[in-house]
Amino acid sequence: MLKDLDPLLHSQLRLGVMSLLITVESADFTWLREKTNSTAGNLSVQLDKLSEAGYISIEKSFKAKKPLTTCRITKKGIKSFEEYVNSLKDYIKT
Amino acid sequence: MLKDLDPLLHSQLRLGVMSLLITVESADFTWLREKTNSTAGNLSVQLDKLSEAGYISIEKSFKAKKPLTTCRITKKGIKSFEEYVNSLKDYIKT
DNA sequence: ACTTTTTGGTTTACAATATAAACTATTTTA
DNA sequence: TAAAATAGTTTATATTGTAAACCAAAAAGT
Repeated sequence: MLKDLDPLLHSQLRLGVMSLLITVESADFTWLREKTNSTAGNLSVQLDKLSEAGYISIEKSFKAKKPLTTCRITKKGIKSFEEYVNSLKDYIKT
Repeated sequence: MLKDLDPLLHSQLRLGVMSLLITVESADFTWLREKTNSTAGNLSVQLDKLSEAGYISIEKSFKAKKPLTTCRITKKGIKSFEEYVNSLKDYIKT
């Protein structure tokens, strides 16, 4: 029987964000927006969801007098991502 | 840049159906329902969507006087599934 | 100096999607 | 022959995703 897929990760944009964050120490909002090719509004909402689930941490500061939103994947996020990938493998092994 | 994921396939139930259909010559409604652990209503709707997209073919007949819905993946379905899996790999390679 | 544009976002409203509940028709069983 | 099981479909609702509208500050143009 196929395992359920974590609905929080089974979303193109949130998965993309997690996929990017797992490869870097941290990433700011603008970089994530460019890499995922998403709109700011959508990214903002999805980052909040990941943050509320404890999958990422978000730190807001200012750099050169402009707001700077920095994101990091958490341990919980890494674990959930790995579990998701494992479950997904059953779906895509051809 | 991450590629877009075919929204028709990026759904747990539809992906599960396609994943199952790619391994067999054909499958009936009840078998798909059991394997995907889905409700009949949901499965019915999602099969229709896959069928309308031309990813599967649906044949309705009767066996032992009971309705029998038989599904098969199409060439287009196989191609789309493979493209989806390829795009997805960029998201999950850790 | 002040108006326009750009940057870096958030909030909100709407559209799309997934899902379950309700329903239909036939068949089997008690 | 009434009840329950089989094999689904249709419809209504809840959830989700997404974009449009908005906000504040800074930079750039005139």
